[in-house]
Amino acid sequence: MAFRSEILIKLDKKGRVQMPAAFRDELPVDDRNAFVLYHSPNLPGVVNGNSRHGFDAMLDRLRGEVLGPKGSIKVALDDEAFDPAGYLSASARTIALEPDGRFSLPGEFAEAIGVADGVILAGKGEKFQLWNPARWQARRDADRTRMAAFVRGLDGGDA
Amino acid sequence: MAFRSEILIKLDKKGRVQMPAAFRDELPVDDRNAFVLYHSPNLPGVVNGNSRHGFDAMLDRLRGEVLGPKGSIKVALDDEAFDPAGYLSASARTIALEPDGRFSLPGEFAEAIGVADGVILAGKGEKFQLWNPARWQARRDADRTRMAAFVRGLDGGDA
DNA sequence: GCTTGTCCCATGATATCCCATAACATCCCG
DNA sequence: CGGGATGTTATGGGATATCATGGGACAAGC
Repeated sequence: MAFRSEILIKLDKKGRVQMPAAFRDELPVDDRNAFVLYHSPNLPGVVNGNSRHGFDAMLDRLRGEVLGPKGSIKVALDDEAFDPAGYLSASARTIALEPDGRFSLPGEFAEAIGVADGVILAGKGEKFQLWNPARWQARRDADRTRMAAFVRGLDGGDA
Repeated sequence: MAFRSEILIKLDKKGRVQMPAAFRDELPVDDRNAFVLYHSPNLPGVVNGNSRHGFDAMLDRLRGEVLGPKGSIKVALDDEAFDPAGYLSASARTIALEPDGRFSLPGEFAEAIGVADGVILAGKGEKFQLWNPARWQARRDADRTRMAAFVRGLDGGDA
């Protein structure tokens, strides 16, 4: 399971978005009629997506690495402490996929992205992202420079 | 079973609350006409909710992990010792869901939340919570900052 | 009798289902 | 290997179901 490629998808006047076939094929075969969207935890305007299983696995990893094995019951009871997994759960929504592979983008996400006529669906490997096309373009251009610098810096490591 | 998303639900003048479809779908298929509400054990003003099965499972885990394997029989007999699971049971109530998915919020919970016209239903993964909208907003804003700091701190772990 | 809590009906908004189509990709068969 | 047949993808739109909400009717309980 690895989401790749970037695709520009139009929104119709009902607010529906076509899940690219390339992404749909990456969803677990036994759970292809729903997935999860959630707000980026630290980058406003970006919405992340993943399969239900992928999202849950991330939360489990989060809970497991941060707290010890005995932490689970504490997190379940302690409502006062900050719980990263709980925070993400509240910012997430399970999205049903129509039989033809479309889904209706909830208003809260459409607003967060600042979407008008289209959205960029960008594969990020373990997850994918929804971007405002213009903002994605800008981010991509910036990252191109950073990537080149990063690659240039790599040989310095063993030199 | 994982409760996600946050939804603002209005209370009508009868004190009824609509269980969001997203949450209803997470209840066990064989037990969808009732669930459990219970006061937060350590955060005043917050009410937790779960399926009957989910709530019972939490109590079992509590008894099992906190007390030893011999804990169950001891708890059954020892009325003098403090019993966390028993404490939670007393603060909990089984709530019936009407056929159309609504339930009437008992006065004790409405008072605890400090509810007026609406309540926030927030998914926390294994459970969900009822909040006063204004207090939820404040908590959410604080958590957003904490989340960003948390993410920032992650790469520092192996650096 | 009057409150309290179910049950049922009504409604606007939204979401979902289903059918349709144009562009493109893939397949197959001679 | 060419070209028609078939399938899939992304899009559009009408019909229908569901959701969240409001309110009346009825039975039970103090």
